[in-house]
Amino acid sequence: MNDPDDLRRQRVLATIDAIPRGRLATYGGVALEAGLPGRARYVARVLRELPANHTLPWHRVVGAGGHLRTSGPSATLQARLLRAEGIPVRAGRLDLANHVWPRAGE
DNA sequence: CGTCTGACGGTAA
DNA sequence: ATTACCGCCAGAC
Repeated sequence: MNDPDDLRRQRVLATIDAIPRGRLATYGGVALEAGLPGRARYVARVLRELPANHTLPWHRVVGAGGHLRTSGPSATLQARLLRAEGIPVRAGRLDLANHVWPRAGE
């Protein structure tokens, strides 16, 4: 298990795992941090296929512009988890500008 | 190998 | 604000 695919995936997972509590990251941002510029969709795919027993802060990953891209029960859960971290959620929208990660200097 | 899909992102109307 | 479309690319078939 050391294919380029697995490594690429590991980097995405590691990046998401590094998102600080109370902060947000976009799919595209995670992809960029993982060294995969322009692969936002790949990040989404990785999250979608996570096993049920993962411990990653998946809820901190949102769409560009601060939109929740999840739907159904996941969206409800995500909103709840985010609010629990002090990030207000209104109508599936978030104040991305004030919580986005990473940012200059960090 | 050809097509379709999508937890994206951006632009146009 | 909402809808439609396009570019992108890894999987599923």
